[in-house]
Formats: sequence, structure tokens, C-alpha cells
Amino acid sequence: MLGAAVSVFLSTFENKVDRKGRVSVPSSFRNVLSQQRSTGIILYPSFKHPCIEGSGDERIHEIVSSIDAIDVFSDEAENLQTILADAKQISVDSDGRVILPHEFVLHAGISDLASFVGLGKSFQIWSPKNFSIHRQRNRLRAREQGATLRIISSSTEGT
Amino acid sequence: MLGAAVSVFLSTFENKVDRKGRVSVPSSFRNVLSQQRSTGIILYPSFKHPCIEGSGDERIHEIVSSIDAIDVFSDEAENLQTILADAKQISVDSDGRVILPHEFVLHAGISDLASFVGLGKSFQIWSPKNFSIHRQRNRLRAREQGATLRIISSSTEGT
DNA sequence: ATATTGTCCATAAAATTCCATATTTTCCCT
DNA sequence: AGGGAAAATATGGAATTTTATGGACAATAT
Repeated sequence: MLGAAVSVFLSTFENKVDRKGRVSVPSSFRNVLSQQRSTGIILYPSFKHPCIEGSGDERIHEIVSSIDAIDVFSDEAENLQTILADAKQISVDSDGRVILPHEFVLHAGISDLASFVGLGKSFQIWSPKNFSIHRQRNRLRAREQGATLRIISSSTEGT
Repeated sequence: MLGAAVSVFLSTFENKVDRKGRVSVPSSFRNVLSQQRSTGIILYPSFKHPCIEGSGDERIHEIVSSIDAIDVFSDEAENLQTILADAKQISVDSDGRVILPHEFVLHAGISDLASFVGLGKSFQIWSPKNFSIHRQRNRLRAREQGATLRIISSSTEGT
């Protein structure tokens, strides 16, 4: 275990998917999950991208309360409810591995490698090939939209 | 180290990278980090230069809160998440050393020496050769542009 | 039965801890 | 101020632990 314990999902890890569909959850992600007292991980297909969205069950509670907070019959509420309907709770075995549900694997185009991508409070699981395309596109856009960097540097200013 | 306890990353230090990829973090940098209560350091590849960007780990929390402050599905949020996906948290061992991640070493063209360059609130890690080129270019440009520099005085400085 | 799931063991690679040493720097004493 | 003991640094290497990953086996469900 890494001495440093930042409690957010960080960095990208590429792990192998074996013949039985098992794949190791990166150990630093497992640490974040255990800090959240998550019994397992929650997975659901992304509707924006060909990837799997993942988080501890903390995140699901947030989504549930968001739904409560908005109009029950609004489109937004329905979108969020779709997430819940599609989500699955997956248990992590004693060696730190999970089995990715078959439908999700198809949705993400994953075969024998899976990229776990840390996004702070949540993470994504991609096929490495799709992820590198996505990443490249994001980098280009981030460069065009200089605003991003401004936000960061202004919040550092305090210190 | 008792010296001048300046709480910003300052000056440049060239340290050896051993066979295992370990390199000592300059002790004055370590002092800054411990003052910031950083348990480790955050590293990520620079978009602008062939070098590694570094800072204390509080920066990650700033980025995560920036993400929280905006719409989860926006481009803006994704831009910021890209930074998290590329960043790594590295722990500093009891002897004050870190292991530079292989991808970052490649990006920066580092082999057996690494230059730690203090930039105030953050720092960079360069291969000494690339850094000297970079510095030279910066100096030339500064001279051509007349090196204007506006100093913002802090509130305590009166006048 | 047959396929799927969960538990357990084995192992190689990588990371972390621990120890050793040479060189400085700091500090104290006379 | 100078000498030297003590602490701090940068660096090398060894020992130990953690990970990721593959396979065997029993338990379950279809």
C-alpha cells in the first residue's frame, strides 16, 4: 500500500483480463474504496462514451439523493434513474479482482486489457484503444479551452 | 535542515537517478512539502514541455473540488478529469527518494540525471540537457521582449 | 451435467523498507 | 576563530512485502 493516501481515484492503470473475465482493480483504487467503506464497486455503462463508469457505493447514494431533490417526473430524474436501473454492484474477490459483466464489456469494447482511469470521485474502465482515442481528443479540446487551466491556477493562489 | 525555511520551491538541483529509477527529492523541496502537510508528491506530464510537473498533493484536492463545482457531464469537467487521469501520486520514501514513473521518464527524456527546478508553488523535473536548452531559449526571449515583470506586492507590505 | 462464481494457492515482477557509506553541513566547545 | 563531534544528504545495495496474474477446486445455479 502506498504511504500517501489521497482519497481520490487517480491516474490510469492498464490491467489484464484473464480467460475467466477477471481483472485486478488497481490497488490504489482499492484503498480509496476501503476508505469509503464500500463493500464492492458499482458499475454502470456510460451513456456518453463507450466505457464503464465505476465508483464506490458512496456515489450511488449521492445519485439517489439527487433524484429525491429534483422533480420526480423531470427528464433529469429519469436520466438518473436510468443509471440506477443499469447499475450493478460487483464484489471484489480476496485477491482484489472483479468480474466485469458481459454486457458492460461489450459496451466498452473490452477484450483482454482494461484501462482503469481515475477521475477523482469516480473512475472509468475503457478498452485501452478506445481510451487513447478519447484521451487524445480531450487533450486537444483542453488546449483550445484555456479556461480549464485558469480555474486551476486561481484556486492554487491561496496557499 | 534549519537554514532559511522559505516555503516555496526555489532553485535548481541536479540529482542522480539510480538503476531502479530512484532519485532524491532535494531536501529543501521536502521541507516545503512537509510544511504543506503533503504526504507525497503529485507528478504529471507537462503539456507544454518535455518535462514532469510536480507539486504537493493538495493540488489534487483543488482540482477535485473544481470538478465538483461544475456540471458533471460538461466538457469542462472532462478537461479537468483528464488531468487527474494523467497524474500520479508518488510517495517519498524514508530516505527522501521517489521512483519516477517510467512513462514520465520517457516523456521528459530523463536517463541518469534529473534536474529539479523550483517554480515557487510548484516545480518541474527535467533532463539536465533539455533543461539547459529550455533555459537558454527562455533567456533569449526575455531579452527580446524586454523582460517586463510586474510584481504584485502582498497586502502586508504596505505602500 | 455444464457453465459460472467464489475461495485458495503459487509465482514473478515491482515497490517499499531497511541498512550501509561517503560527503557535507551544522553546531558546540575551548 | 578553529577543531572536531554530531546531524543531515545523497547514493548504493539487500531484504522484505505487495501486486498483478495464472491456475486448481469446491460451491452454486441453470
